[in-house]
Amino acid sequence: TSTTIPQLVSSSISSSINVSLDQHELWEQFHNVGTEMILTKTGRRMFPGCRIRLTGLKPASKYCVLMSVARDDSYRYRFQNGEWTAAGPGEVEFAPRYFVHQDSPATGAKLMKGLVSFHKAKLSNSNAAANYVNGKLIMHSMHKYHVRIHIIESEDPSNLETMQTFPLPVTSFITVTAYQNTELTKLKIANNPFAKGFREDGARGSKSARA
Amino acid sequence: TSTTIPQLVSSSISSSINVSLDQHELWEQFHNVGTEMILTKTGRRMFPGCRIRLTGLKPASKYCVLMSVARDDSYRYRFQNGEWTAAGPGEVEFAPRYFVHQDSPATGAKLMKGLVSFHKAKLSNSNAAANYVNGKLIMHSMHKYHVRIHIIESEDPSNLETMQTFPLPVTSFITVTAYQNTELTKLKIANNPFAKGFREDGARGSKSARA
DNA sequence: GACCTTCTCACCTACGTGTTAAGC
DNA sequence: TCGCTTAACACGTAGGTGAGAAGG
Repeated sequence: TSTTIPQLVSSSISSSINVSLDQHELWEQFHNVGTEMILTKTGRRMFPGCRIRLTGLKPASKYCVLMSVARDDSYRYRFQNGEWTAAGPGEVEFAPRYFVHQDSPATGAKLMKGLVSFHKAKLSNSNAAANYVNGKLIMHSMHKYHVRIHIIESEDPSNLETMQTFPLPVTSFITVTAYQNTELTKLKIANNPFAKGFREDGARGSKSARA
Repeated sequence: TSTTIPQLVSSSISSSINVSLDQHELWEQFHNVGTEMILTKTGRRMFPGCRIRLTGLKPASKYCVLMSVARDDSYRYRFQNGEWTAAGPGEVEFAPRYFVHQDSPATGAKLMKGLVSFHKAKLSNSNAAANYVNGKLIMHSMHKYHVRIHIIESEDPSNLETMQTFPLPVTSFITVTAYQNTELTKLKIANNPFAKGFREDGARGSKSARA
């Protein structure tokens, strides 16, 4: 149906890799309130989780898909009078770590077929060997980060030459060891199934609501 | 300490691949009673589970490790008067299916480092698309099977040219949809942690036993 | 005291067990 | 009736939640 419309997009652009974040609307709800993510020694999952949809891969090529976190800025933050404000210089950044998606390497065809979920990734504030857990991302508390996705056209995830990096700005969050903003906490409880025990109303699929 | 003993084993034999079944003693207990495994539409795990130790791989080579089931014979079985007996000809065999271990492909060094567990494999009697579950092995009920392990020296599990097959005779079992032999059921309950709720005594790590 | 971190807890999700009753 | 299969169930394992108290 578009044959009468001149194609202004070059073929090289139409075949470029694209990464889109699933549940974008939910992420925006958190972003509008000010997303916080908890750090623990053994590692805590993110909520919302990072699930992405990939397009523009070569179907027959093999790829590794990685996730990492990057600092938004160099400040330390503080929650005061109901809002987050920059409060002095931040800590020196840790060396970058990558969470390699468990399906890597996989063909472009397989990766584009459905969503690629990073729900197994965990955020931690401890680098100690005693707290070792595979796939943890080490971060400083009270600092601002965002998620980045990396695509490597290779079977070897350490082959960084072909790496393309896609930042996901809407995932921007401040790391905490306990939630600061009560509005943020309400959003977590309302949407995370594992926090259903803290809901006061019977909505969202509880047994009493179904009966 | 063996320098005075002539080596009769050629280097080619000493480098051959070897597969040994973990928990061999437990498997023998079941074998002595007559192992049964339950089939369901969505798939049921095996107990005991198949965990193997690999030796003789080339440390730097990449391998795929697969599991399958094969028929012991062509009979249909029946449990009557407290024992299993062959009762007529069996069904036509299904086309062979392979459960590809989730770590495949992996280097020989990594595979030989620890145990390789196939606990995620599931046994099913339904091939229907509605009951699709990844990695199911489809079988006929009331027939006798045993587990086989396959080693492929390739990054591609469908590359069957280099496949070596290792049958595990002690895993021999009859497929059922409900357990027939009460002695067998007792062994399952006594040893499978997920069946702890059916134990009558407080042994084997229950909370009351620890306290 | 103010701020941040850690640990334990009740309460969930998710799913692996044999049992039991019903179905064919 | 008999033999076998299916689905619902209570009861485990395993682990993801924020709350709240305790610690630094």
